[in-house]
Amino acid sequence: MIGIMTANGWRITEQRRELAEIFSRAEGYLSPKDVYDQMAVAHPGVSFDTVYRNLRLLSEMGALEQFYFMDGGLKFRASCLDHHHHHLICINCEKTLTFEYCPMEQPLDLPGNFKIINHRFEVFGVCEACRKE
Amino acid sequence: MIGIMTANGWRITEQRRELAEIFSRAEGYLSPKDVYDQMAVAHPGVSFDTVYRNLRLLSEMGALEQFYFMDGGLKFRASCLDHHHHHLICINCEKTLTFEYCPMEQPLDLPGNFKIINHRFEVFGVCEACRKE
DNA sequence: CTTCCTGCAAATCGTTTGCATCAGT
DNA sequence: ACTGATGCAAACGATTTGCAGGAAG
Repeated sequence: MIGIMTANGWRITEQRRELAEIFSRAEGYLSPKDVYDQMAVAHPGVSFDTVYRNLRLLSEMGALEQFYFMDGGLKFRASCLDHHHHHLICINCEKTLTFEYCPMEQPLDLPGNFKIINHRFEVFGVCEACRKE
Repeated sequence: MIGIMTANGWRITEQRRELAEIFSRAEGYLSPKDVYDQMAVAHPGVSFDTVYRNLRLLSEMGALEQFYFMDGGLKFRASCLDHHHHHLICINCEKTLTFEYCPMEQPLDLPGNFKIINHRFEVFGVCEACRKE
């Protein structure tokens, strides 16, 4: 992630280094507030807008993936850049696992003569740890 | 949709009747503002909160499906209650078509011992009409 | 006639912006 | 030193809430 930042000519500030740390440590999705709270531990005095700004920049750059949770709003996760995959997401703790199967591998018979650009496929469930509670 | 409302013991007000009209007429997703604007035509004097309130209630009741567009925010659409299906969505005009193929029909080999609850699968593209522009 | 629904206004939440200061190169 | 990044405060848009009056049953 630091690599992506320098490659795009950004300065590596304390806060950005910390951001990268946080996302490499995270197992699942983080809300802006989660990120802010974690930032504040090692780096008290950060401001919300710095968090937001960098989340947005990193998303535009492709270093972060966004996902909107119906309850909880927009959250972020370090994106895996090296291969296409989909996610299995725990609806309780939001931990995510990747899997390789993609429904678009086979040609689908879709209606209406669209030019296909993109697709999303996510599976939601409760992970083993959360099932025990 | 009116049926769902009465079945849940809600009163059928002018505004709610109009809401049902709007969604049965719509081909794609509508933002709260879209709904408000269309309401205001036949029914000037509606307030935003009435729109929001009823959108939320109808969503909780399952009469509306929500979808968060990365640009444009949360939008709504009458949900098709009689069978499971997925959507093909035009990223330009947001017109949506349904299709019957579901990747979960076959058992998938997913990691991590999750209890599967739910899934989403959407295909995005540009519809024939929008391609011509 | 009672209860629920509406419309208004104000509150709240998440996010963005303008600007002076500070830090990275 | 120069330029871009930060922190602060204030602005902003979208959504929610409290409350009095009005309409549906």
